Amino acid sequence: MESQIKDGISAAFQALYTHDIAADDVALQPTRKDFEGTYTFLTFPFGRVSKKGPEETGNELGEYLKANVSVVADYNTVKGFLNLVLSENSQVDQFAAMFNGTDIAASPVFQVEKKNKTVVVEYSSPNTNKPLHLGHLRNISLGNSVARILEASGHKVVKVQIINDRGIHICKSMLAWQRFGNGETPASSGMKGDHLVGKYYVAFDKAYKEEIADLVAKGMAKEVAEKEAPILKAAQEMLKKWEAKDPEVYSLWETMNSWVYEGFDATYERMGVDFDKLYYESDTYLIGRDRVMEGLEKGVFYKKEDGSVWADLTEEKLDQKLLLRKDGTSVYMTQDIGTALMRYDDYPDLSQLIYTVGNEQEHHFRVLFAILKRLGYDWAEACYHLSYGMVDLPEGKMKSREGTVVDADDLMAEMAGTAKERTAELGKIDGFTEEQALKLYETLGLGALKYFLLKVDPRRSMLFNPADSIDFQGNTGPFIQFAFARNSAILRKASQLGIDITGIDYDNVSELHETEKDLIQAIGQYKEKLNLASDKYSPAIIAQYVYDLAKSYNRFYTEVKIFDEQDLEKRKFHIALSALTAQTIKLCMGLLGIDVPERM
RNA sequence: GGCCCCGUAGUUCAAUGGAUAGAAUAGAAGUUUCCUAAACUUUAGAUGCAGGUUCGAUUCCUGCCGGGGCUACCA
Repeated sequence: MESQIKDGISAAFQALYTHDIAADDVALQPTRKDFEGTYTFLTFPFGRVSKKGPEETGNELGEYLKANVSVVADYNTVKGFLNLVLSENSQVDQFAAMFNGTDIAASPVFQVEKKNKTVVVEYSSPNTNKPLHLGHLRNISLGNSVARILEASGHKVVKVQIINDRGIHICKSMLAWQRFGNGETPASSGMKGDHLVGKYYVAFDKAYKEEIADLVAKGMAKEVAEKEAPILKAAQEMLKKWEAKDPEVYSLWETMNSWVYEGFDATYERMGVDFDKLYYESDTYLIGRDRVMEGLEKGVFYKKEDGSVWADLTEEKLDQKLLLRKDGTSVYMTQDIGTALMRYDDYPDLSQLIYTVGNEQEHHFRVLFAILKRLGYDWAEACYHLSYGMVDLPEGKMKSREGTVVDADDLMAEMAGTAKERTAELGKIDGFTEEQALKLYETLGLGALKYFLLKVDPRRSMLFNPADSIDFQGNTGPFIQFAFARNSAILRKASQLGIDITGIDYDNVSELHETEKDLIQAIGQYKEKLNLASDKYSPAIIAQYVYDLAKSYNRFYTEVKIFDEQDLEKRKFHIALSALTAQTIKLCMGLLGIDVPERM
């Protein structure tokens, strides 16, 4: 349909002005709601070609299209905007092409080309010393959604995370557990493993602060005390033992990490996300070190007098970056070099490596990509930092030290709890089994949460107001889920009445209501708007789209009153339109990683 | 200081350089014999400031003002 119009415009330029413009280069945009038409073509840029004013050019083109392109029923020109009105038949035809009664994803309209290269998407990537928080939830929702979108676009996708399982922060938790833990385990305490370990991380910090205060009271300068506190020294000592693989320390490290992983797994499962491969920093930091040494031999890096190794990136305006300390140990950057190289070894056909990491690390990734390029890896160009803004709270920033973090597990439980309250108030779960009801609360609570996090442009900082997020009205996940549930109800009803929507006689579907046209148009623009064929990945755009669709649907639902219709063909058509809407909603929500309930 | 990102209704978010800057929410007024009212309809309300580029600027450029981030031999 669209291509017919583009071809027509191309031909019109040739016929009217003997001007060549390729059909692919013709830019059409959806007509704004306040004007009549489906597609709009801008004539402003072509005054030079037509040697006429924009409005007259529009009229001439419109006249040509009306006469020569069958789907164009009429046109109107407002200034330089040529609005094309499509014939009603063509809209029904468009609908028939999209609707095959069963699965929209299988419809030829929505097919995308399979690509045979691999895209690696990294997300989540937590530290193993404390549980996940709200910031991780934004990261996880975003990364997982991007992975789903890329997969739907035909890419082979590998979801990975790098687990920051080594370093002084882990030793702090371990040390505190040794001193204050009395052998407490997740089983003995009933605590989730990651929360238990997080508790000892906090305990360390408390003890550390007390020691500093003591030392200061004894007359030591604060800066000195911060470095000399015995418990910190002990943690540093422990890190050395860990690096030397001291059996006792190493075994404690393995045990406590396993607790944390169990906890993380439970959180991931509740979030509905998973990973294809895990990378551990305890593996990658050594590889990074080796590769840096190779780079040093090749003269890509240089050594300072004290023995430390650096990359000189002044040419790239990124200054100098330390890669190995004078004692030969790795820094964060060294590990990330190792991780990147491991991934390339694991997936030599990778076409893109996406890092879902907060925007406070933009500088870090700029440096990392520059170093990879220096090392001679072409695929450094294929690395992409999917950067996102911080999640702020109404009271201000989240700070773990001040106890203002919103815990991921607590938040998910709270969302499901609110869904339960609201649902009970409305008496919506009559006839549900206990199990079905629990599943619904979970679907709604998590849908609300994920949608809230995804609808904002990733690069922006966003404000998370728990009260608003739990609002189940307006531009929210539950609103969209509700639109889906209503569609499903219509299909159930149709099925009860024995209406078979696969056999629609489209020729007998005459006049379309405005809201029906809106819906058909909205669904028809799906592919274009979501850009599945290109490599753009924006959950925010999908969220906006599916919300618009749900809204159109609800209006349709209210105005059309499907089952009042006497005409059977028209009734079938309406039901089919509902089915198509439902499938499109499900598909979009699937791209966001959000489940939709059949009933609610 | 230098570099990066962001400033849009009271609030939370939109807007490939295009039409009268869209939604949602809070406010005001309505809609239920009906297939799911967690819905729908109507109404009021915004581009930080000053220049520039052009047919046209929320968008691109410059300066200023305001907010955030980065600028570790922490991870």
